[in-house]
Amino acid sequence: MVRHETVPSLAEVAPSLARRARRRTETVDEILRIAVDVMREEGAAALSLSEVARRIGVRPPSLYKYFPSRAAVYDALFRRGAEQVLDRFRTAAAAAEPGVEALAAGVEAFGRWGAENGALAQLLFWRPVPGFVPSAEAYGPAVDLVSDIEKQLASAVERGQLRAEAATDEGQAVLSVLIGGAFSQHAANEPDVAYDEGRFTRLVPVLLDIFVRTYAPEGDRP
Amino acid sequence: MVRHETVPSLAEVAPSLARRARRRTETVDEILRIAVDVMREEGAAALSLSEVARRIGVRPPSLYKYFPSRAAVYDALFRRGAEQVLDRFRTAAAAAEPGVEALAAGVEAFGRWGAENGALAQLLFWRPVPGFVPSAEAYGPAVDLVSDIEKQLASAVERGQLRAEAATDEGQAVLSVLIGGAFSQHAANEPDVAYDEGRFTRLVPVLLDIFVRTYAPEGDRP
DNA sequence: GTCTATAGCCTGATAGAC
DNA sequence: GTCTATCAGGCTATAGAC
Repeated sequence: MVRHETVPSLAEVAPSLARRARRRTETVDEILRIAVDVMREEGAAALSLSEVARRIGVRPPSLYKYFPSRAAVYDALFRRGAEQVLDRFRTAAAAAEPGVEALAAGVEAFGRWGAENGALAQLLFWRPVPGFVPSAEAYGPAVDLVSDIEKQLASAVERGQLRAEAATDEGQAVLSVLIGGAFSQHAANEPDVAYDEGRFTRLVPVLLDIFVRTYAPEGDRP
Repeated sequence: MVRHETVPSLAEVAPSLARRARRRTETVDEILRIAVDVMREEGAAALSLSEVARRIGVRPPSLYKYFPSRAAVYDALFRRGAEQVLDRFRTAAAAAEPGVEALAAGVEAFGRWGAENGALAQLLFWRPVPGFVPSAEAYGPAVDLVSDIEKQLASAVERGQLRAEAATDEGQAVLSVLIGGAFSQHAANEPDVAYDEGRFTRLVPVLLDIFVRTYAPEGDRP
């Protein structure tokens, strides 16, 4: 005998599941948002789940329904940061003329995100948290970003805007030193200064110009 | 009445004081040496005085006879690191032809020290320890280093090897981005790779070359 | 999914005997 | 200058009631 009157219909259960899933996502979002606040105020390595719980207004054990460990929170933060910067890079690059202009626009957006999200950026560019190593899954968007930059470099070479050398491992490493260096100096020396006012962040266009001149095709130099 | 037979002579007391001072210095040195080991193994932010005491073979309270707090240990480490890198820079620069060659030699030594002393270098270049800000006194040698680099830049300009722009704030900032960027990428991505094998540290001569070309006097570019 | 309660760790730092 | 003893607090994580 089927007790169909006690079994909720799909129409009844589906919205409830969706609501629950949405509510859960919102809570996860809130945890991560507060975690970023704590990291910014106390330092990336000083993230404490108890402090996050305190600010949200729940007890620490409740957070374990959403994340199995403190490392899992760091992992989600890493992934989220990498997704954000990838998104910014792609949006900016897509809005510009393909080639060096797209590259410059993407790198500029990249640097701006880093300066404005120092706590998250430290997690991506430095290794400030003893014992934490991002999972391969969290690394995904970061890998995509590197691959996007490679593509933009290759595109600039194809268009004759840069020498072939720019798209080699050396060119990529030089570019990452320039971007990572500007961010690092900014984050270490003047973390609270706005991007447009920073002594180092303001150099990003200059550094890009240096990169482009260095790898300019023969005969193109002034 | 002077009880001179109970008062030790200067000849008796002075060597004892000297011995005591030397012994004290040795203990301080050992504490700092072990602290660097712990930082390298556990991360710069994970330095624990208990762990240092454990490795030395004493109880934690004993360390407080040498340092008033954990922050004081970090401060001494910062100062010591800055002194070391200043010394390396000066020695290398002094052994080379004044001007861009001395600059290149100094920067090379600088980068090599950073790669070989990652834990200490992180303390100098990043802000990995929540709540720790170096004292003005610990900053001293770091300020001297910046001033030395400025002098070398000015010297290269005087000799006509670089444009005047190289010795401005922009030139200094660009140079520090290049050095700091190479170190940061190395420390974050391949901290255990030797300087000469590192993907980023190996770029230091290339980056210096880029700097020199960028600020080469008019008409000197190829 | 929230809570209470708690285990089981760790830490920095101090007081005072020897 | 070393030790024992201890304070006072933090933390992550788990068990189990509701």
